[in-house]
Amino acid sequence: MRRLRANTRRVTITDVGAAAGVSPATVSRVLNGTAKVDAVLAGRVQAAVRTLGYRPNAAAQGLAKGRWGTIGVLVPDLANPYFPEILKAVSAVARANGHRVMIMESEENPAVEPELVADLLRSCDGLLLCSPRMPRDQLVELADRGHPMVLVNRIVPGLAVPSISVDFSGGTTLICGHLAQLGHRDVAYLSGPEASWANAERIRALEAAAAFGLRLTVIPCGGTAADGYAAADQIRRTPATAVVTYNDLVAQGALSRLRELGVDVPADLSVVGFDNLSLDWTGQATLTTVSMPRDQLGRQAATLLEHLMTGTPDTNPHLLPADLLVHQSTAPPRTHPTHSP
Amino acid sequence: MRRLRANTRRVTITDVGAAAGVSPATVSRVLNGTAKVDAVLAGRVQAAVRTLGYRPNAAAQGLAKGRWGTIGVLVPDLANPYFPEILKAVSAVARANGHRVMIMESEENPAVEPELVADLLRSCDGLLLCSPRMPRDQLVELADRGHPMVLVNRIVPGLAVPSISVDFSGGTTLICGHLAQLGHRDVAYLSGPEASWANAERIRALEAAAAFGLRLTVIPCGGTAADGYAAADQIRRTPATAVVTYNDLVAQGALSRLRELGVDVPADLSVVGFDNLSLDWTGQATLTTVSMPRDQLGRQAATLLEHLMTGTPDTNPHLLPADLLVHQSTAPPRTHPTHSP
DNA sequence: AGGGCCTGAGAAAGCGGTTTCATATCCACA
DNA sequence: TGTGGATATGAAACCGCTTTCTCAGGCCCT
Repeated sequence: MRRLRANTRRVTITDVGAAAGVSPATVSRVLNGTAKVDAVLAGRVQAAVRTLGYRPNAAAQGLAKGRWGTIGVLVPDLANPYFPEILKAVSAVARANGHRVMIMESEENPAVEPELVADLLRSCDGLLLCSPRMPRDQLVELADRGHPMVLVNRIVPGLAVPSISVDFSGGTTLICGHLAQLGHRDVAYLSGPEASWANAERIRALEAAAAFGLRLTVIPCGGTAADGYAAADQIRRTPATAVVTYNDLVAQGALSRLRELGVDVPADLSVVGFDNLSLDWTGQATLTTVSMPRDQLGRQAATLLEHLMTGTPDTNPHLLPADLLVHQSTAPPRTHPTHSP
Repeated sequence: MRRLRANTRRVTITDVGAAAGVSPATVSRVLNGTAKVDAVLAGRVQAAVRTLGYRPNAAAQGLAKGRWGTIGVLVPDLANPYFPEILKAVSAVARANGHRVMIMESEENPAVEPELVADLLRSCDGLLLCSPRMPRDQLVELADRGHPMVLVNRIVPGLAVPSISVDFSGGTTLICGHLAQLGHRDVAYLSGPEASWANAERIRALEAAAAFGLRLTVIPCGGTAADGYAAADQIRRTPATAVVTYNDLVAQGALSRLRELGVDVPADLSVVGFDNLSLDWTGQATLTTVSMPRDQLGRQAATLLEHLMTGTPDTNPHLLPADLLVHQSTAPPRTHPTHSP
């Protein structure tokens, strides 16, 4: 069985210089292309780098340059399938720009966000705040510190910070139109995390749908399948013939419970999800939901940040479109709403 | 509209020292608790830190201490729902130990892994290699460099590197037992990524199931739903009455295609997934699959790494159990296998 | 009361890079 | 042929923090 080699001292730029017969300064110049270096010397340096397997120490580099080569990403919940696609896109863009990415999650606890952000800032050049839950004031204060940051899925009016989001309100309005057209008049909404801007946007649009003749009941719920399962009982205590959920997770949880309760979806009750989390790809009994280009969201967000860090800020709020996917979980209400079969 | 404040110089430890009327050394001692400091001075330091909003520069700290306070995680594919749960657990453990976490993905390309690892090592104290695809030799070479690293979902015999994995082989054997008991004799396997150790383990167990009287056909496929969709057509060209898939994603993709082909699952064909990715929580038409405690996997992996970094290596390979979840996608084969209804 | 010891705080030397600054070299031109 | 200027390279300062080293002061003991 192989033994781990005892920690041999790391190869430093001085070692490379010595091996190539040049000063460390020259090695640095060759590696960074910051100044013209004699081709012969450069060749020797390259060779030395290769044979020694030299890799610049990121900390030393960061300290000297005043840049870390790292961007930080804050998300509320890594387990929420909404984020991985975004992270993937961000990661790709960052790498293409020579940046590493550091990720932290707040576990849906708005109170820890400032601490996490502060911690990220200790080692990142720029921040991507995904669906930040912290109050507006804290966000403003943060932005005032002058660190490059981009807001994802949160628009703060009057804040000159690059922002990009999905048009949640528009997507919700599509849902309302769909339900109204089917003949629904009373809808319930299983509300997401309290501090979620996306949730607020959905509620705003749902309330505005009074214009379509939709009466709304908001049921506090949460963002997970467990939350949906727990909150489902309350739906039947409302006059709702359709229920809109914060996201597909909640919808799936609610559906589980509704089945247990013997509720026929969509005959007895229409259920609408959000986010198109593709929890079911079998194509049958699929949830009517709202989809959005999450990879684009991630890609554009990261690009905004990269631009910001190189001094080309773009503080126009970007809004990505949301599409309604009508599937099998929505149908017209029973003519005389009967809540039990 | 608020203006971003121009980059004010960062607060350094010297500023804090000046404000508190002590030397930077003392500030450092107070903050790190490395030596006893007069209570009065310590109080002044704490106060100065608070009023100035001082945060130590991670790069400088890393350089001075020779540690970065960061662990790196390499995954093949961030979009695969298998990993977020692991990342979540890892992230929690790391944070509890005062570490940040840096994540990179290889996009299922084994060739870029060494480069990514090298890049991670420039700024991480330890590495968590999740399902690394690189060849054994490269892994050995890497381990020989002596950097703290833990292997997740890959066991390399004879390599003294802490490893933790799911008992894929055992899980697969459970599947085989289940299928054999149902009366199946011919099974097809939609094979995962070429370089995947987990895939190799599954195949190993499937082949060993000849002992149960199972005849195997391996169909090259991949790890995504799209791969499953594309490969599904080939299933019918085999005598298989049951198909085992690399994971639930592949299974879902295959199911989609099978439905299009008019194949009745499970009456015409049994389908088994893997990983319990919970793609469908509605409880109906659910996939028979194999589940494993992914949060534990992540937690234990991170713990192994933390131990390793503090000098308590544990190189016994850890194997987490896999459970068979029998749902609705498996059934006895038709007595006279008829592939069309 | 004086000397050795212990203790706590400051000065200074790194950590490993980058970048400024100074200098030696070389070329061009008068 | 001598001098001015451009240029490639090395020396050294610096980034911000930790840690060793040094030393001043206080204590105990004889």
